[in-house]
Amino acid sequence: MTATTTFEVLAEPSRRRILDLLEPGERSVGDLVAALGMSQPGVSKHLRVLRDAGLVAVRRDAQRRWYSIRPQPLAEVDAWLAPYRRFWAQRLDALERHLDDTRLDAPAAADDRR
Amino acid sequence: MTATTTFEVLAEPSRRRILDLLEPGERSVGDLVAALGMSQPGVSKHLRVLRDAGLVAVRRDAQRRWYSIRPQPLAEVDAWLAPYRRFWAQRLDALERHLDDTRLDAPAAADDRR
DNA sequence: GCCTTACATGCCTTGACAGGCATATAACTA
DNA sequence: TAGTTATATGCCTGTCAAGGCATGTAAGGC
Repeated sequence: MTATTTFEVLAEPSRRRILDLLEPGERSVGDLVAALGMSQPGVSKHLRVLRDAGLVAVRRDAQRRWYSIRPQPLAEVDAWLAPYRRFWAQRLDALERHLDDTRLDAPAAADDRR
Repeated sequence: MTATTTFEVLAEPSRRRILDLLEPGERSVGDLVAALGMSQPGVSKHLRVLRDAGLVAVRRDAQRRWYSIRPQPLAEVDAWLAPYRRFWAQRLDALERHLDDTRLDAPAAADDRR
């Protein structure tokens, strides 16, 4: 109950990996454990932190729990970043084109990450 | 020398405040100390971390050192955020319009931040 | 009702980091 | 050269978080 900020939560590499794994869609805890190569309690604790920070949501299905992304805190990070964006926005580089891409299409079907 | 990632560096509130203070332009250490209400050694240590992470640059002028923003690591955070942006990009909300604004004009003349 | 599956929580240890104070360093001033 | 300003580093302490193991809990299967 340390009122953790989104940045503190994202500071942990394993937690960023979890988000990366959840980005394409829902995953069960067992799924994440297998993908992360970490102990199940370890993963559960990270999920707890992510939950408390509002970064993920849970859906129960029998014994299984399906985790998914809750984007709002990430949008806030995005907003914090906004004032700094002017530093690199003037250069029409690959990053900016990437931003354009992600803006135009939502589904992102053929998206292969991590 | 713990090979700190940008996210770990940003996890510290004081360091984010330092970046916020540097966003409009260069500042001396004394300036930052006054603005942050923290001990001078404390500020210097945070600046050290920010320097090592490539988030700020220093310019020497006599005894004074002027710190400024180095945007590249922040751009990388922006890039990491990109895949998640689809979660809120479909809603044409205020945030997205803000993104468009920062994209269209570089100077950011009539831009009132913080 | 009992065993198994799927997660969560508690306890413990270790490591890292923030912050304070004292002190070193570097440059300017008289 | 001695003193002052401006900043950096070292040392010490308290706090806190990550990760492992053991155990609790909830739902299904038999």
